[in-house]
Amino acid sequence: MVTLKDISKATGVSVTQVSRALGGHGDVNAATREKVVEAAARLGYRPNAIAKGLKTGQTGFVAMVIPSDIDASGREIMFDMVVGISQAVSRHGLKFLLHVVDTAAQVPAAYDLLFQGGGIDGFILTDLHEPDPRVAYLQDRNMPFVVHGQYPERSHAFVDLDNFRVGEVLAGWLLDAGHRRILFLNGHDDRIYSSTRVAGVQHAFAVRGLNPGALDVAHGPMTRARGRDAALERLRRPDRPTAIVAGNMMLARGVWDAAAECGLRIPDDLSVTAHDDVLAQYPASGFDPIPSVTRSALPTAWAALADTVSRTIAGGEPEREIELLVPETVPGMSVAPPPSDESRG
Amino acid sequence: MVTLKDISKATGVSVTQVSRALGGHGDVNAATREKVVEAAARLGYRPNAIAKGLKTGQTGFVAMVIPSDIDASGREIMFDMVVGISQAVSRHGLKFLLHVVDTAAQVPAAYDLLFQGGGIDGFILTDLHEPDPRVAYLQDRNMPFVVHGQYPERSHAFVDLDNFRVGEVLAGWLLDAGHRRILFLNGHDDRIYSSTRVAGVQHAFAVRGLNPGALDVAHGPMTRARGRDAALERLRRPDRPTAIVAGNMMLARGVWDAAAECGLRIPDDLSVTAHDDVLAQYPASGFDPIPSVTRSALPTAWAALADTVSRTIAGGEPEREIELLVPETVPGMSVAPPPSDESRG
DNA sequence: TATCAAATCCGAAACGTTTCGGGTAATAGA
DNA sequence: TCTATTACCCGAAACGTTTCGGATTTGATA
Repeated sequence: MVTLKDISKATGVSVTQVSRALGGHGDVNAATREKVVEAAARLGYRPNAIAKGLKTGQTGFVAMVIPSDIDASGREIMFDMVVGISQAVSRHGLKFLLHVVDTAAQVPAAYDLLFQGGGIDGFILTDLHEPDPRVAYLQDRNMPFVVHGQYPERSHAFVDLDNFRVGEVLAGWLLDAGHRRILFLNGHDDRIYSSTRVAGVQHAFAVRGLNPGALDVAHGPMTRARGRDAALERLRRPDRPTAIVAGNMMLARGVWDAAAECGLRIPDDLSVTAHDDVLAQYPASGFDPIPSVTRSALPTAWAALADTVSRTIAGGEPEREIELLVPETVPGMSVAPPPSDESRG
Repeated sequence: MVTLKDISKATGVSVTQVSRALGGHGDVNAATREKVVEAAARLGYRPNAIAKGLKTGQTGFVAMVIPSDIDASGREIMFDMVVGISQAVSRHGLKFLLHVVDTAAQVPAAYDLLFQGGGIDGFILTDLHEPDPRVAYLQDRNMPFVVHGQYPERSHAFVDLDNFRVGEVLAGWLLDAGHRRILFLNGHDDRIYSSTRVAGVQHAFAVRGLNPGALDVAHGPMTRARGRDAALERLRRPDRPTAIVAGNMMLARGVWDAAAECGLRIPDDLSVTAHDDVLAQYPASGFDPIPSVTRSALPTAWAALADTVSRTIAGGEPEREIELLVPETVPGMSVAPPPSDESRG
């Protein structure tokens, strides 16, 4: 292994100056710097990450701890997320560490293990629950972390989609077309994004002077099968909803399935809006008609997450490092006025 | 952060002895050790992983580099693999590092980046191709690594399923029942396990004095859809196979689909054997009739991988650290003699 | 009592880096 | 000529750990 000392010997420049030259600090003559850089390249020098870490207290590792007992709907996208975040983090010259524990209860202990050993610069958290002990735990111990999602207090660094706006837009389209009996196929009820979206939907009712009494929110896993089942159950009722908001494209696909089974045409008999995460697994193509969606690429969020974690580690103030992503609104052909016999109901 | 020096001050024992006492070395009085251990616990001492790493040259990090451009069938199980390996590695007190690069071509550069920085003790490789540049690359540079799968030379540490035996058993059952026209639904043709299984199947023919001329090997992704399509195409030929070997349970499911579509009963009209990886995603339940399988839990292989990497890092000789897992053979009800009108064909 | 071995201990160096606190030489200004 | 400033440089300390080599104490033996 070639060290600074080797370069020092080879060039006759002191270790101090070699370090400065390579580190890009001032205080070193241009000619000297060039000589050092050349020698480093020639000898194949690579800085020793451990030694640097010992001195600076930073290792360039960003960790994410996940429990292995997540449910199937979480698994589906978890791999894309892990891959996406890992890639984004790599692009910042940081290294991504995935630590898997058996159950969610073991997560905090894993934070201790990784952080106190001194090997980790910061953590990334996703899939916030309500309440979620992880945030307070990390804040109490002064460990740097960034969250995908947010706590209402916003006292931590985070990146999040504007879920309030998602709910507002998706419901707004339907309300403006005249729908009142609306079904909202949402995610798990203990997820913060779920309740935020509900708030957005309710706000859409409120600003139009409408009572959201006829809003039916169905919480659960965001899968095609659940979307179909939940939609089917409602569509078979006499006072069936005339419109459905689907939380993601898989739920939307389930809605299309259910409509087909009931013989309902979209949008003539049933209007649908949905949120599109732009994931390869959840393609927005192949729908007929083209759905009206809010769109925000999850990979964009992951990249933003990496930006934020990089800045936070570098010493940014956590409360300042926040980013709220605004979804695109992409009207399609899946919204129409409610069928006349229904709108009177 | 509490260090050895703090414990030294608190106990009046030298840093040297504190280190030895905690490290479990001899050369330290029982009473002293007890005093030190007590103080360490009381002060909440946690060894600094970076400092230890600087001195010992080991960090406890095991890395896996994967390209993000793997195909869909690979993705399906990749997450389970990553989780399984990460968990297994954690249990050995090692930490798992996942590094994602864009394309397979960038993998070796990532090895350099991670290893030369001095932060990584060893690598885990999976999904071996033929040829695979990674093995030679790592061997040339003397980086410790363990492979899930094996190169024929066996000059490296590895854990692998005995795929030869898998092919031998699955084909043997069918041959012994009298089948001759056999379709083997295999994995991608550039994967080493695929060719090893083919060799096993051919060996099953050979030991019975049979010519494997009527063996039809179909290579491709190991998905349900591909299993169905490939099986269907063959089953509709006049000289259709009377038996099928499925490389995993998803392919098997596709075969069941195809048989149903063709109106063929299993095992009366069509015999099937398969290999079961015992993955939650690829359940072996819900088949009628119960298939005859070779069975080897992939999670077991991942655990063995962690054992092996742990020993290799600790200084084991790579060539010695090998483990060939023997599959269980679990006969079911999916094999019968070929239908009489077919067996003459 | 002198000698030796075993048990126990400790100082100091080392791992490779960064950085603090000067130091020297050249130049500019008085 | 003297002083102040600038540009460049270097030694040494420090991060927290492990470990080499030797020192000290103890107890037994001659």
